Amino acid sequence: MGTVVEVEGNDEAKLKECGINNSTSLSSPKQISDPVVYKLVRLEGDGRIVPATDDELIEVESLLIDEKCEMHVVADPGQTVGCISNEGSSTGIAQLESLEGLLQSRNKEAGSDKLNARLEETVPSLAPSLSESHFNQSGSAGECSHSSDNPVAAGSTSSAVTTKPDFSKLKGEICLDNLSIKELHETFKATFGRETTVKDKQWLKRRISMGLTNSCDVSVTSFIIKDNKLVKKENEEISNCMDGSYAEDQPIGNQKDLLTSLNQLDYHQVVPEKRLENPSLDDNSGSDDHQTEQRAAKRVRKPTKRYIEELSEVEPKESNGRLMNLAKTSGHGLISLKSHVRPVRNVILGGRTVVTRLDSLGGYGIEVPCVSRVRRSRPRKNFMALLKFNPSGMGTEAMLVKKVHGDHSFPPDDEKESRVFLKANSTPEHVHHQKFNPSGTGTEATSIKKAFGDHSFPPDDGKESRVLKVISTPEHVHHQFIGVPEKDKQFSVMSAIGLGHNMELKCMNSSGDSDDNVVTVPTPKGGIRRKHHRAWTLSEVMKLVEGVSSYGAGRWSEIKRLEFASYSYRTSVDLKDKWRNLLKASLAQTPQDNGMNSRKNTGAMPIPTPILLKVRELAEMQAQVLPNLSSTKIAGSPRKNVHEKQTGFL
DNA sequence: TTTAGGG
DNA sequence: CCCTAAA
Repeated sequence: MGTVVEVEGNDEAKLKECGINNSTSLSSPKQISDPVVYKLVRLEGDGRIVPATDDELIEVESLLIDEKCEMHVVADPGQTVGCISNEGSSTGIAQLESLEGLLQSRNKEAGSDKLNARLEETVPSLAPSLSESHFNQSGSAGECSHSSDNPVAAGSTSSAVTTKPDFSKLKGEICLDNLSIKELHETFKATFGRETTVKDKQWLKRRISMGLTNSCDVSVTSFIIKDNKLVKKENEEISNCMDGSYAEDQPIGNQKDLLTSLNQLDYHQVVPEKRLENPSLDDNSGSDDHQTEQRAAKRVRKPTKRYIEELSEVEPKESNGRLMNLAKTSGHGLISLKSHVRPVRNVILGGRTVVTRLDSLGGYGIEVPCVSRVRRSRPRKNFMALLKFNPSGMGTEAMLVKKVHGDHSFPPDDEKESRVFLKANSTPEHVHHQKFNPSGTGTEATSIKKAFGDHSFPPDDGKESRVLKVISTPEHVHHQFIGVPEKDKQFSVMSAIGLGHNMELKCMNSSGDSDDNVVTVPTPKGGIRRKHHRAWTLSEVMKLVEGVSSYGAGRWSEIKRLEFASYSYRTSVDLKDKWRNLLKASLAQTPQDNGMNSRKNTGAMPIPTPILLKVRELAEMQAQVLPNLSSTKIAGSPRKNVHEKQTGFL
C-alpha cells in the first residue's frame, strides 16, 4: 500500500517527535490527555495521497502508549515518520489541506485548533518549534520509508496482536475497545482468517467478539468476553496499563474537564473508551458516547453495500463457527448438530443465481440458500423495530410472501419465469439482533416457511410472478434455531427441506431456458435481451399510448392500475421506461425519416409509425396542454426537444 | 409508494 | 430493465 505520512500532530506527539522530553509530557495532565490529532495521509504507490484512516490515526497513539508502558515492541519509527511526497512539500501540503475535508475528522480539526490555542497558553514556546518540526518532517522526503509497502505487516510490529491468521496466536489480553482499527483489522484477520476493510470500530468489535465468542477455541482459553472486551484474566494488569495509561497519569477531574471541553470532538476515535474504567465520567461521557455512537452509526449507514459485501464474505465462516458452538453448548439434551458444509453450488432461480449449500443440520440434509450480497435495495431502516411491532415474529418479508401466496390471482407463467428473489439482508445490526432474537420463531425461518412450506408455486403459464422477496442467509437460518423449541426446530428444518426441494425444482425449470446465470439471454433474432425482459406487444404499446393520452404521462401508476391491470408483470416503472423509449423512437423517426428508420427494426419490434406519431403528438400535447401539473417539468427537457423538432418538422 | 431520471 | 434519489 502506501506510506503513512504525518501531516499535523498535536502537542504531545510533537513533543515526542521533537525530542522534547517525555517525562514532562507524562507529568503534564493536559498534554497527555489531549487526544492525538494527527492528520495522516497515506501515500499510495502511484503517488496519490489518500486520507489516512482512523486506524492509522490511532496507531500513532498506540505507539505512544506503548512507549509509556514500556512493554510492547516499539514500532519502527519510519512507519510514521512524517513525509509528504517527493514532489515537494508545499504542493503536498496544499493537497493535504484539501484532503482534510475528506477526512471524517473535521471535528478533530477544530479540536486541534483548540489544542493549539491551549498550547499557546500553556506552553507558548513550543508552538513554533512544533510547527517547524512539523514542516521539516513534512518536507523531508528523504525520510520516506517506502520500504514499508505493507502497512499491515509493518504495523504488526507495533501491535500486541499478531497478524497471523491463526486464532491461537491471539494471546494476551484483547480489549477491543482499546484497539485501533488497524489492530482490530488484525484481530479480525486472526479471528476469521481473512482481511477486512471495514473501518467501523463498532462493527469490527462486534464481529470479532462474536466470532471469538462462538469459536470453540475461546472456551478452551481463559478469555473472558465482556462488553466488547476480550480479556484474559491473568493479564488484566496489562490491559489496564494500556487502557488506563491516560487515566493513571492524571487526576480524574482534570480529565473530566478535558472531556467536557472536547465534548464535540470525535475524540472517541482516538481516545480509548474509558467508560468501564472510569465510571465517574459516566454522566459526562455517557451522553458523549451516545453522540459518538450516533456519529458512528451515521458512518456505518453510508457504505451499506460494503457492509453487505464484507458480511457476505464473512458469513459462511462465521455461521459455521457459530454452528459449531451451538453444537457444543447444546450437547445436553438437544440434538447434536453437526455441520458439514458441502461444496457450494449455484442454482439458477428465475434468472438469479442462488448459491446454495447442503448443510447437514441435526441429521437432516437441508439445502440452505446462501445468497451472497444480493440485497440491492436500500436496507431496511430498522428491522428490529419492525419485529417489535410484529410480535408474531413474522417480518414484513414474510407478510409479503404470505400475501403473495394467498393471492391466487397470480398470473400464470408460461415462460417458467417465476421470479423468486432471495434477497439477503445482512446489515451488521441485523445480524447482531438476530442472534439474540428472543422471540423464538425467527423471521427468516418463518418467511421461508410461509413462502415455500406447503405451497407449491403457482402454475406457470403466462406471466411471471415477480414479487417474492425473501430475505435469507444461512446465518439467519442457523440463528433461527437458537432458542427455538425443539418442535419448531424440526418444523423449520422440514420447511427448509421443502424449500430446498422447491428450489431445486425451480432451478431445473428455469434452467431449461438458458444454461447460464447471465442476466441476458439470447433472442432468436440474434440479439440479446435481459432475462426478464418481456417484449412489449403492440397491444401493450397501444394501451400505454392510450393510457398516456387519457391520464397523462407521469401518471404511471394510474395507467398501470387502469390499463394494465391484467398485466401484472408491467410495473409503472416499466410503463414509464417504455414511454420514454417510445418518445425517443418517435423523435428519432419522425423528423426526417432519415436512415435511422430502416436500421431501426433490427432487434426489437418495430413500432408502427402511426403509433409513434401518436406518441409524439401526445408528448406535444402534454407539453402544451398540461401547464398546471407537469408544465415546467415536462416542458423542460425531452418535450422541449419535441417541440423544437416539431416546429422544425412542420 | 410513486415518480423521475441515470445507468 | 435495474437502481435510486426525492417527494
